[in-house]
Amino acid sequence: MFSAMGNDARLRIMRLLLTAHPEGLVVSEIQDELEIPNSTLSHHLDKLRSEDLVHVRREGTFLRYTANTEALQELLQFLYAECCTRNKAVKPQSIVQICK
Amino acid sequence: MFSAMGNDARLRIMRLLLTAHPEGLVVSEIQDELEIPNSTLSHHLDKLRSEDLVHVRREGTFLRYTANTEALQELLQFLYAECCTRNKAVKPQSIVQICK
DNA sequence: TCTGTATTTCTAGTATTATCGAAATATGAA
DNA sequence: TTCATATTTCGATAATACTAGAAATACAGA
Repeated sequence: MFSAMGNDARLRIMRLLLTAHPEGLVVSEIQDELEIPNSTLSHHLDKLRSEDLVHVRREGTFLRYTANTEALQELLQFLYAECCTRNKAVKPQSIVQICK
Repeated sequence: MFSAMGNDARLRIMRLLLTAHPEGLVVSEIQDELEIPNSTLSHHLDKLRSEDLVHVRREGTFLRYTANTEALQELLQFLYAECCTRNKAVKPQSIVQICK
């Protein structure tokens, strides 16, 4: 997942999908917003899907992509556990207070 | 940073350094633990350093690497903000309760 | 200075990833 | 069925990244 998020185009896609959450966006909307050629975009979406970071469903001619929040939660939990719980390298407050 | 953490060898290095935090480890200790050839390891450490995910300091013949917790905190905050604060896609509790 | 150990740099081969135009496929509507 | 639109697949190229042996460099101690 880190690897999938580590590409600029894909990170932009994820952020865009989060902004549009929970409705998500269809491919052409993503394309208009990010100005990525369709074949390139399709490739990136495929990668995000194979890493389970997004969900897809068909709506007639369109394909609607949404962020998979469970996967993101997992990623966040992993990082949190590594840094805060398991190793106490980062203070939980520094993250938590942002949520208030 | 996601890209740097997205490589298996480098993620293992980061986890190891977090376990050894705040003392960190010298290169040969990392090498013994993870069994990565020295030149390959050096390359990965260089990448982690260029992404500011680790700190290095010389101790005589040895180089001691430590996890840069500020960078990790930044990464965590970014992800938290994207998922929980800015877009409310993930419930803060699902992360926070792990820290209790 | 010489020696041994730690680590990096050099070099190069291989593999993976990114990019995107063009063609193909999928769907719905007329 | 034909058309128009949405999206993917194909195919090819370029760019990056991974890996690691061998040589070079850095340092400390004798």
